[in-house]
Parts: sequence; structure tokens; C-alpha cells
Amino acid sequence: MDKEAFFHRLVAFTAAVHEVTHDFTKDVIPDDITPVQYGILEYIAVSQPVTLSQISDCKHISMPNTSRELKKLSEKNLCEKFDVEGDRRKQFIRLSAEGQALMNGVFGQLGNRFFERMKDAAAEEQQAINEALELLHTKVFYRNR
Amino acid sequence: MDKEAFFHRLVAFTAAVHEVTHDFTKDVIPDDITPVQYGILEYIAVSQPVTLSQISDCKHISMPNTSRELKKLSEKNLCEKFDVEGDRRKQFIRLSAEGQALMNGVFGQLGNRFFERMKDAAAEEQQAINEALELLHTKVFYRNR
DNA sequence: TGATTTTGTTATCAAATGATAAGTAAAGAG
DNA sequence: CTCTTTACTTATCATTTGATAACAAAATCA
Repeated sequence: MDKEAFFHRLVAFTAAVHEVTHDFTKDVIPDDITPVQYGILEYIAVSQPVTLSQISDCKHISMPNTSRELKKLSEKNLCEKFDVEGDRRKQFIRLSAEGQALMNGVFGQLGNRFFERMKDAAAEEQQAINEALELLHTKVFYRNR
Repeated sequence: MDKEAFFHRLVAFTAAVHEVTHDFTKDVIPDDITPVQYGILEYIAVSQPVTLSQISDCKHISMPNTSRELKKLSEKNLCEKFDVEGDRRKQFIRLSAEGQALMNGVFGQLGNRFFERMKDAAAEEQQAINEALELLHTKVFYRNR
């Protein structure tokens, strides 16, 4: 394999993923949710329930700042904290009904727009795309730990 | 295809791409380059030469702010402006030698880390990953225009 | 038990980013 | 040759984000 060409393809691909997801979601995410807050909501949606520390670790946001942003999200009624039984220091976070509805809308919109791009593809190609996603996710774009 | 499962896979995948690329690049990008500035450098590296307007459009940064950040990058000797012949309003931007060296280092490091993940895979699987990248890039994660 | 670590909070400050107004110079249109 | 549009700059202000110090409460360790 040509390493140089592979690097370039990789960089162009990751940049495209960034840009396309941004383009596809920017008009669905409410104005009063900042990018950092959206990132947190997305993480909660995919991994709930999560603790503050987990959010802090995975999203690379310091604990004080995580606490602050989470407070804002709670004030917007998008997520809820509840106690973890067995360790009274910890708090689990999950989306509220309102937050879940919001994220369902965003994910649905995002999914539909990607789906739109695939609608003309043959069934086998759709399947190939599905498998490509899984392959890259499990073999290349996975997180340690 | 199960649409719900597909949406979830898509969201989890795009989030993973964000996080892994962040993890893999954060210790290679110099401290005095901000995230927005890095995004601009990456775009220039992939698409050079580019105009200010193109950067503004593609990276979703207003012209005044693009101008400001580009000025900072020029002051750091990472990129250069040069005139576009035929239209004296426009300016092309390209990486300076120093900027090119920086981005080569980042791309190389990023590529090596991904390569590390694939090194145990059989040649056919490496080829499959390569093809999966191209498939998703051309069929799903491409930008209009 | 007392010391230390983990988990989270509040407060505060600085830096990065976004948004807007106002201006310049060149190109293009009528 | 004016008028309008395009490409870009400078200046300014508000918001977001990041970083740090200081604190509290519960768990764990020795």
C-alpha cells in the first residue's frame, strides 16, 4: 500500500466527516445550544447513563467546565442527574424526555440526509456502505479503554 | 436495512472519527496553534492554493474572522499570501515551507498511528479498509458544490 | 481512626471565537 | 464613466471556552 496516498486519503476523509456532519446538523440544533454543549449531549445520548467524570475524560473538558456546562444543560431541561447507588459521590446523567426528543430529531435528520445520498444506490451497495462503516469503526476509528 | 440501527451506527461512527482524530493529533499540534487555526491549516494543506473566501465558506468562519486568523498564521510564518493574476482583489493562500513541514509532521504522525492499528491485519483486510475509506468518502461523506 | 483519593462544585480570570459595523480597492455591469 | 458587486481588512464588542484555585463530601486506604 502507498503510505503517502493512504495518509492523504485518511486526512481528507476525516476532514470530510467533520464538515459533512456539521453541514447536516447545523440547522437542526437549536441556537441556544453551543457546540460544546451539543458535543456533551451527543455523548450522553450515545452512552447514557454517564458520570460527570466520564464526560470530562471523553470530551476533553475539565471537571469544572464540565460541571458548568452540565448545569446549563440541566437548566434548559435537556438532561437530568440522578444518584448512583453504592457511591454517593457519583452522579449519573441522562437525557430528559425533552433532551431525548431533541437528540432523536437531530439523529433522525442526520440519518435521513445520509439516507438520501444512498437512496439511489443498489441494495448491495447500501449493504457495502453499511459494512464499510462497521469495518472502519471496529478496525480503525475505535477508542482505547 | 434497519433505519434506526443505521442512524445509531452513523452517529457513533462520526463521533468516533472526531474523538480518535483529536486523540491522535493533540500532542503533535503546537500549543500556540488554536483549534480554529489548525482547521484552517488543514484545509489549506488539502486544498491549496485557496482564497480567503473559500476558507470562509468551507470552514464556516466569517470573512473578518478568517482574515484575522489568517493574519495570525502569517505572523507565525505558517502560510503565505500571494496575488492571483487576473484579479487583484483576490489572494491565494498556501502553506509556507515551515507550515508545510508542520502539516507533514501532523499528517505523518496521524497516519502512522492509524497504520499501527492496521499493521496486524492481513493484506486483504488492509485493502478492504482502504476501499471502505474510498467508498464512504465518495458515496456518503462528500461535500456538495 | 486519620490521611489520602475520588467526585463534583463554585468562583474567577484569560484567551479564543463569533458577530457586526465601517471602510478600501478592484472588477464588472449598464 | 458611474453604480454595484466582490474580496478583503480593521476595529470593536459579546459570548464561549479553557484554566486554575479553593472548597466540600464521600469513599478508600493504611
